[in-house]
Amino acid sequence: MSAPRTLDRTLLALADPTRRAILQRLSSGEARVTDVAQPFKMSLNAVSKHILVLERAKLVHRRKVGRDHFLSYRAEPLEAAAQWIEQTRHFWANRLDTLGKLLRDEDKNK
Amino acid sequence: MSAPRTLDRTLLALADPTRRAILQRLSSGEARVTDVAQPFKMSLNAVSKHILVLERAKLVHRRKVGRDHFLSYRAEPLEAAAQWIEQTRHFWANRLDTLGKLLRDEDKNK
DNA sequence: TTTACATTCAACCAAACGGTTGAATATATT
DNA sequence: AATATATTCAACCGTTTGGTTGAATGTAAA
Repeated sequence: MSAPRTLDRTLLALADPTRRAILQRLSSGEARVTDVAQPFKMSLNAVSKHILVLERAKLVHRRKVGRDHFLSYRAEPLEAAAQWIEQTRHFWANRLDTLGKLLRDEDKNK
Repeated sequence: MSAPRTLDRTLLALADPTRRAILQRLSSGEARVTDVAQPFKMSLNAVSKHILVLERAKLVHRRKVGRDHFLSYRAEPLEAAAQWIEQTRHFWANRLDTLGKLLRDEDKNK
């Protein structure tokens, strides 16, 4: 199905506090690159690079209007990541349940 | 509470297919480093490094018995990551709901 | 005690990350 | 036409990543 690279990119993009803060910032609607960068101590260029990483992961969409680039949040990749994590969690929950059961059964047979 | 570094490390550790495969492998119980490395095409040393990353993220625990190191999966970091993602998803779901409502209200007032 | 095995450590490498500064490009404004 | 603004591109730098090979360490087995 989905190339694992997609999940790689999503998780990698989320594994940075600056980028998570950028996503947070976009909750109050679209914002231009400069506006997004404003609260951060780093240079505009640095923020621009972070935005590229978020774009590559499709967590952010860019709409160009003249010289302004309006950025907005896209939910799909986070949904997909959540799905993977939930799957894995349930998988493990079952695994651990089974192991627990096996251990209890072993105990009984002593 | 938890330093954001923890979440960073967890997501970073998960953002690699080899490391996700290692976690998968550990579902059938504890395994030694050599056993974990066996299915991969890369060198044992490379896998050893991946294990270090998983350990740093506390997704894997190491139990040394003589020359063997037994690795096992730890659920907590994935739980924490899942929690963060769920929070963020709900946050965004509400945000988008609100925006939708605002747009509908605007329409009515036309 | 020699030999085999399990694992890490150390050094190296190429590529990516996260940041900087300075120049280029494209669009607005005057 | 000149100037200011928004953004990226390009080059650079130090650190990290993901891999390699070879040596060192610690433990088990002959």
